[in-house]
Amino acid sequence: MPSAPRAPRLSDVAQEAGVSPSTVSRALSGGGRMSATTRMRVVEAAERLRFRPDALAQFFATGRSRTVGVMTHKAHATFTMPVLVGATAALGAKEMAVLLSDGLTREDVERFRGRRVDSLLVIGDGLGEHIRSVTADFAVPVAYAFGVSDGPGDVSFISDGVMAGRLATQHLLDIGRTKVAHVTAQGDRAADERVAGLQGVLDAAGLPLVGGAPMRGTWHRAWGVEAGRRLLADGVDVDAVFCGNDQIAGGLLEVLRDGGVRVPDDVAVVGVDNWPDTGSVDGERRLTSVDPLLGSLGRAAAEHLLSPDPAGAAPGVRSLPCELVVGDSTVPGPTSR
Amino acid sequence: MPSAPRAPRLSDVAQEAGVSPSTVSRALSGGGRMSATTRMRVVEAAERLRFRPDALAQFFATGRSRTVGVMTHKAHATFTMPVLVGATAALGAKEMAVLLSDGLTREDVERFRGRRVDSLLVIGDGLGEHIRSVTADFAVPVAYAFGVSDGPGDVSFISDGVMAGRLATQHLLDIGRTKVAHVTAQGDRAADERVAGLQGVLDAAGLPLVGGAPMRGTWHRAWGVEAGRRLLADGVDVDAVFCGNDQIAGGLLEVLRDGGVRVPDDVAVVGVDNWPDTGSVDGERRLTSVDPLLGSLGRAAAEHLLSPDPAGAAPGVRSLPCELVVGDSTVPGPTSR
DNA sequence: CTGTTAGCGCTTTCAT
DNA sequence: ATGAAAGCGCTAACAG
Repeated sequence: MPSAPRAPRLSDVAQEAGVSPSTVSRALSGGGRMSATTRMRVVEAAERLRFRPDALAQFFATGRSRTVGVMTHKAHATFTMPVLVGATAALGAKEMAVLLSDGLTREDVERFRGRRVDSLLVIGDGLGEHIRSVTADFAVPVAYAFGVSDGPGDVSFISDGVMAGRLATQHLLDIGRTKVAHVTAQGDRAADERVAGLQGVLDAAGLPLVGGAPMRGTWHRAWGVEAGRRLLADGVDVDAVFCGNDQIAGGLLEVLRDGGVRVPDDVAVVGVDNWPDTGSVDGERRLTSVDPLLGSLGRAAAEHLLSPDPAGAAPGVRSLPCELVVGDSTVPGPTSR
Repeated sequence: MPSAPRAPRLSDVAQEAGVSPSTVSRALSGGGRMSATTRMRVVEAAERLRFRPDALAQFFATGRSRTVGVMTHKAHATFTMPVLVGATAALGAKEMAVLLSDGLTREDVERFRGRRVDSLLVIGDGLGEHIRSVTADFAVPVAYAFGVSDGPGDVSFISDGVMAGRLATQHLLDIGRTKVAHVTAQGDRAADERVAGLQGVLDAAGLPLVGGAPMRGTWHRAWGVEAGRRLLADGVDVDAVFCGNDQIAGGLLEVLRDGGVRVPDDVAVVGVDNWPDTGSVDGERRLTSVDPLLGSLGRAAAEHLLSPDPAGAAPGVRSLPCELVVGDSTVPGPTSR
């Protein structure tokens, strides 16, 4: 029977190439200066032997684990998943593993430490609350995503809410609307940012916001319903409503439609979130919505952590771009596919 | 200034406890037989020093990486995410890291090998196609989730489609419906399973399926629309429709409603997927739907891989339970919250 | 520019 | 039941 085909080691390559192990290490690590011919000889020998360095030995020798600890507030939450998956995918592409902890007790911290994670990514819940900074608990770089850390020196990645407001509003103006109302939540950072974006565009266009101020309520569908009723009851003259999120938009649309308002002919509606609406019970076609590109938050945070000097980067909040997805609630389209 | 507080090592604990390093190793690994007093002395010394073994050294010494390679077909796909997150969370809870690869080229295989992953989890796309078995490419245990491997010796975890059909149908009968139609896709394993569950329940109740057979089309909303139109046009006498998924249900509901049919009073509708319907444009309340509990697939597969002898487990398909979530499309509820 | 020499911290035979 | 000692495979001073 054939002898056990032991995986080739560095020393095997060294022998094959007729050099010392350390030379092989250098040659393959791309590191220190060395003669091109030697390097080539080593590389060829390595390929001939199909050599793959033992990552475990490498980690041990260098003290780096190529693993990042990821801490979520609620990993299974609908909006958290894209962020987590985005980060995991970006890290995986760079041969970085993810160690997930849902919550961050002292024990979790110890686990991360024990595994010698190279860095830590904290994923918030996307709500208005600040994320409690845990940077001080770790010796490794920490990044925050889908929420803003309350630590002044931290770097956080969130979706650009002002841009969301701008995109939505500009789209409404682009399709010729001039009487825009805004229905959103109150006391929420995300809501306020969207309002700011909205105002900026309206101001630049010299247009007033219908009602003079946003209609503030909650993030729930029920508020959209309520707001819609008020709009109808008061006979408010609008040709477009920008809703703070898709749920509000959904409730509003239901009421408008039941009230005989044609969408988008009479009133155009745009939301924020662009969540796949497969669960829609009685859908129109598709809602026009601003996609916060949640996956990109995880990806960007991961890439930040992988950058040469994450800890040295300028602290602060990084607002990442979002994207308008046009649907039938603003532009009459072909029958839904 | 205080001397660098080097992390305590095994040898430090040994010294503190007055024993040899190997004794400490045994004591903490729970392994071989040894005097209870010695073990206790070691454990106490370890706690006193707040000793955490260096995972990297452990991995190196044992050759196990406590990392599982996860391969997805399309990680960012809506339905894949819950599976991936479920697996990642379950693994993280057991201090197992995840190395994600979206796709599985030869290079990816090499990467997994290089990192000495302890096992591999392949996540399908939930569609009918079999997953190509890669078990033979690895020396480590492999599990499949959200799809069925085409390798006869493999173990795959999927959501129980027959149960989905049973739950949905039984619920319809439970609320007093007797004239049930079924609108679903064709040429699809998942669809066929749901049909089987449906038939079982109807047969047991001595009830016929309206139309004699399921109405087969695609998984898309448009098919739900089309099927609804046919139902109305033909004046089919039904008081309940079980739809193969929520998209079909959504399209069907739209048509029924526009056609003056009251839901659920005249016709009750149930779907499958239970995807959060935040994006719903003109929602009723909430669709009654069978939740396939996708997260549990990832979790179960992960736990399988962590079990003592995954490779020794009986091969085959593990159908995991799903869950009925009652909404307003079958049971009139309070106004949507 | 390349080779020699120590480790990295834990596990694990093998003696005692 | 415990200790001594030999690695695990790679990296990184340090010499030459």
